[in-house]
Amino acid sequence: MCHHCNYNSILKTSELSPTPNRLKILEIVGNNNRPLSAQDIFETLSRSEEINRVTVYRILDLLVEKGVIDRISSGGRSFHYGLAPNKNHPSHPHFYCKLCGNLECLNPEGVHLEIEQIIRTFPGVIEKVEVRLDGVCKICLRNNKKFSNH
Amino acid sequence: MCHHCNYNSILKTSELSPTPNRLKILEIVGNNNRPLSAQDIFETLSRSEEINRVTVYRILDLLVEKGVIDRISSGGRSFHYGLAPNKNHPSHPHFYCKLCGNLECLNPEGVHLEIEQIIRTFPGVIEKVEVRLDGVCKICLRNNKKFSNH
DNA sequence: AGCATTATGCAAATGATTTGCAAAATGTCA
DNA sequence: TGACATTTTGCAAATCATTTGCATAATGCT
Ligand SMILES: [Mn+2]
Ligand SMILES: [Mn+2]
Ligand SMILES: [Zn+2]
Ligand SMILES: [Zn+2]
Repeated sequence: MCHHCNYNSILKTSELSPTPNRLKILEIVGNNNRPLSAQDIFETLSRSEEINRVTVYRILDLLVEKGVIDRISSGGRSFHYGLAPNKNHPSHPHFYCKLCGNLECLNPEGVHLEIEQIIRTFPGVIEKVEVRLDGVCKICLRNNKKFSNH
Repeated sequence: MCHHCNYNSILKTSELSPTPNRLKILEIVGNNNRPLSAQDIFETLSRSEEINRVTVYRILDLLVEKGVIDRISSGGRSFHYGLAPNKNHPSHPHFYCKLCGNLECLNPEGVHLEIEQIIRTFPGVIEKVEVRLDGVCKICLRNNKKFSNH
């Protein structure tokens, strides 16, 4: 969720012309407090615009390619998308609820990750680090007594 | 890769009868040095046995459900499977190569992860933590000069 | 306006996984 | 052992997310 970003200028500095669709998709991704699936984004956008699902996929691919957004794997079958980390938005872990399928952003303070050693010694190129916790979210926990223990 | 595990008894203590197919699939997963996709496992098994792909999926689901193996998300579209962490096999991060699609196990020493705070404060149930590094592996790096910088 | 480039839509294809249902294998017990 | 229940497997088809091919529309540039 960002109130500081000028999405228009982000697109321009990323070599992407700020077309209405790109701008709207970037806004949807950026103004949300959790990473959204392509389907989520398509549905949200469809409420106000006429747009094809494939266009959404293509724009998401573009934004990922240019490093504007991150493709985040959930514990399920679909990818989710969130703003790529930058000075305003530090990289942070996510939580995936296996019951409702929602992915939520976690506070970066809550998890400490040290990867210096691996970065020094790894013989390939490391471009991205993903930390994901899986389990049952607060809401599903309330609705599903059987998961309260264990 | 495990030389200490008795897969047969692992199955039994997990309330699963040790059928030949279950045993073979668990051996393939357990004796491999990286997490395999269902397709990998199916192909490996098919070299010696006649088995249906769906049976592989179903056995993998069972083993995941019983906590014998972990379903690990790659940076791509398919899940991979590896032995669930236990006393002999500590939990560890993985590396996904976006070019060849391979997933490899990383040394648990190379990455330090502290999640006590999130575990204390998170209002749901945390069952699993996944750390994945994405990029280009050593081999693809060698074959693909254009990735050597950047 | 004329022409090249880019963005979008639509239908169909693909890849991974899941489901439904029936047959085969295995277990139980009289 | 034979009858019956339960479990495991196979096969075909369905589902879901994503991608591709190709045609049209929109935009940018001279
Ligand atoms: Mn996030
Ligand atoms: Mn591993
Ligand atoms: Zn939930
Ligand atoms: Zn590779």
